[in-house]
Amino acid sequence: MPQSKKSHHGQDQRESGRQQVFDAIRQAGRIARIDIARETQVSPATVTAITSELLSAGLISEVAPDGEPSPSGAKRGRPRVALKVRGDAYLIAGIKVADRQVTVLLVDFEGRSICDHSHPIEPLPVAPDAMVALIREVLQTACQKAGRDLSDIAGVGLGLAGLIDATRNFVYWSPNLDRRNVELGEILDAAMPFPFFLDNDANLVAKAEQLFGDVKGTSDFIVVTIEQGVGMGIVIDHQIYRGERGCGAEFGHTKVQLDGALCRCGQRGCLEAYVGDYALLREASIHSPTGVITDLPTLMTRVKAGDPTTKSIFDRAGRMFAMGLANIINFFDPELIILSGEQMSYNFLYDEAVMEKVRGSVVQVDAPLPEIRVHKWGDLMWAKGAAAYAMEAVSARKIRELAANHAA
Amino acid sequence: MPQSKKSHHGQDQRESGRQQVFDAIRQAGRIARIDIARETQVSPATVTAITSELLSAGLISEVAPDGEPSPSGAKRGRPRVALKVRGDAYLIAGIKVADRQVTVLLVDFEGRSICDHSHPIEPLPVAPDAMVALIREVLQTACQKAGRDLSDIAGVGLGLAGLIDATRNFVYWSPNLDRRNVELGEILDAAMPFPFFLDNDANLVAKAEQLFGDVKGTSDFIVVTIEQGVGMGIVIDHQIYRGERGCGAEFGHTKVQLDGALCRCGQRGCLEAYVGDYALLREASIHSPTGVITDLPTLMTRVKAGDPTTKSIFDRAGRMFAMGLANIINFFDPELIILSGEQMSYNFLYDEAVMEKVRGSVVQVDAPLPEIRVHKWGDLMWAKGAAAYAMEAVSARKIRELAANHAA
DNA sequence: AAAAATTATTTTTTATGCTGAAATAATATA
DNA sequence: TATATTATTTCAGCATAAAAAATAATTTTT
Repeated sequence: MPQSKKSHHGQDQRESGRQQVFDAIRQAGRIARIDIARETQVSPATVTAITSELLSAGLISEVAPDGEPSPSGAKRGRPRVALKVRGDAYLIAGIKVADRQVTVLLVDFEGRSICDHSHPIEPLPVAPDAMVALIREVLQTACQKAGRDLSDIAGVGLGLAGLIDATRNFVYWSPNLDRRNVELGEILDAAMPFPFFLDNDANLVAKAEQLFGDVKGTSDFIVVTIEQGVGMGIVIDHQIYRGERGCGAEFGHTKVQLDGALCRCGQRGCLEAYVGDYALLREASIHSPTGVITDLPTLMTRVKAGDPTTKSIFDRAGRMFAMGLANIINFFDPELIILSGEQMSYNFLYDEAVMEKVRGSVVQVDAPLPEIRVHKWGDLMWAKGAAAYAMEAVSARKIRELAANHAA
Repeated sequence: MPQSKKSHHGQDQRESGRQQVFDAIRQAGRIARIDIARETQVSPATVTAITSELLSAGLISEVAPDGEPSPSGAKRGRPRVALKVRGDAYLIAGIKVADRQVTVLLVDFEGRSICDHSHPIEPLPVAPDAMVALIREVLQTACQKAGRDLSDIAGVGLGLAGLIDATRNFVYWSPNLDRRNVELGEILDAAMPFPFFLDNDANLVAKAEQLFGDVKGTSDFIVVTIEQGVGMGIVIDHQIYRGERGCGAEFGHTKVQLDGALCRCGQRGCLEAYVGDYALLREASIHSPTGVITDLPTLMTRVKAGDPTTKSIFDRAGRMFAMGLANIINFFDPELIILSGEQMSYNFLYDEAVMEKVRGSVVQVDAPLPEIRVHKWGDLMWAKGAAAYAMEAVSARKIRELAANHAA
């Protein structure tokens, strides 16, 4: 059928080559031309041509040869000269808006952190204008800290909880906004002189893993985020899969029980309604002699003290979570699943009992199960993911511009 | 990152152009060069070049101009001459191995049915050799019917229930084979002088929809098959998504109930264990005063007669199915879901009550829900899907050969 | 009926990008 | 110092695609 594939003609073709080479360089950190050629299947001659363009555009730089032996094991011959992304080419920001704080991270074009900053907020929805003001403020503060100016920023990635259509920078709904269906991207773009790139926060964790994590090169993997709610990022063929309306991957609201527990989304039987913080607290409170419990650590203490009722709450959450994970595998059969949560306290979601349950709920074939890795990191990683997303978007833009200038 | 994308050099680029043009022709049925150019974004000059290659290779043919007015509304000017796939270029077979019969369909290269043939079998697993013999036999018979010779066949698509790795033509498990992990593709290729292309049968229904259905052009959709079991085919960006080991999309074995009903796969809580034929009969039999019930029509009769217990069985199945569908939407957010079942008797899986339940279980955004269509067709459609798969594979092969010859 | 207008297709020309081969550069080793 | 080795660059040639021009096949107008 009529593929969406672009014509390979002229600029397009070269543009894709440039992208490919640039990605290979960013991916590798530092890499010699000859290795780029090997990895990308582009001839050395073309790599020379493209890299010299990228060099003169200031996007990459050569790296002074260190004394290290050539990675190819060669002992003599002309030494390879490594290339790397030019860190000071552009200043990029990533922002994660969480429940109680906004975290901003400034990175250079290599992805190295320059400075970060957190700003506490009330966990209340605000008007879009207030959100924009807030974002401007945290960016301003971060820039100040770093001794840079707001206008130095080349692009900002913004991660929000909720339902986001990343292709349109559109917010269907977010717990942080007081209304639905906000053209937040447009408002932000109008308010500040650099482009914003919005996405669901779980997708951004996937981006962070892809650009900075140890999954490099992996073409298909799935990230499950465990925070207040449960989110998901799907990477298929190196790309984030978002669905038609941009609101797929709603793992937290897949149903694990017919007419089950009430979820904060108003529906019943959502996974979140069994494993989210509030779900655990809700159950525990009913059983508590001392009244309502509002924090998870108290609960954890009880479990460690051997309280069987509290333990049963966590056990059920674990079993439900296992069911959800198994469904991911049954649907997607990915290479790798990364569980990304902030706190150790979530151990109960990936202990051996849960994994055993997963193994027993997955379609059985004589091929190894997808690997399941656990990464524990906090808001800063989310902000880093947002920055990664912006880095990618900005470099794509710059390279496209390069092609356009070249044509002119 | 290092994309898997091939170098654009020489043959590769042209090959992709050829594929694109050929696909556009097959897709459209009959289409003029100028329209191919428009649809594929390839210049008219290139379309002329490519089509003349395809013409001289015998893959397509010009179609005598009918008196119809030009579809562009043009009343004068040189009339466009339509191109179409040359039906008699190759003979293709599609085979569906079902529980109680094997269905084979011969089609020409345009996808037009030449003849079909069904062969009853015992619903018992057989040895791979016996399966190969059976397949040879049905192909032979079909060819005889059509007045063709076995050796005329250019490729065979084969759809099996079970866990198939289509990329390797490998069968992890199938209810029709008496052992696991069979290199069935290799055995078949060795036994007959044309290539076989194996796939899970639900994927083939997706293929059939893609090539022959009214979803043409749709880039992302999902097919749910309701037969003995419940299957699924996922189309993402025009391609069937299969997962890492080739055994994703196991919708029937996603879990809808923690430690729920026992499934024939040995696990508990699978969707199939609530909506499959055997699941319904199992429940009904317990309640039946007249002993074990073995057929669905009996059950349907009871419902129509107003038996509340039997009705409750169907109702629960419907609710469970709705939950499963909602999960598909929550995970994938597709453009379109096609429910493909053989019998009217399955109405209870897509009546208004079920759809209402789906709507209430899907993450709520102010954008229209994916369309859900119901297609009722039987084994012949499955065989047609198998044939479609083979057609695609064979034409890809022939076009690749064309490129190779051209180079020489 | 001839000329003009219109549309589709083909041919010709032009430009681009990629690669292989050759040349050059930069090092280690003999 | 010469030689071997490896990396990178230069260069010539080729393939492809698109733009422009030419041609073909019609209908409409004169």
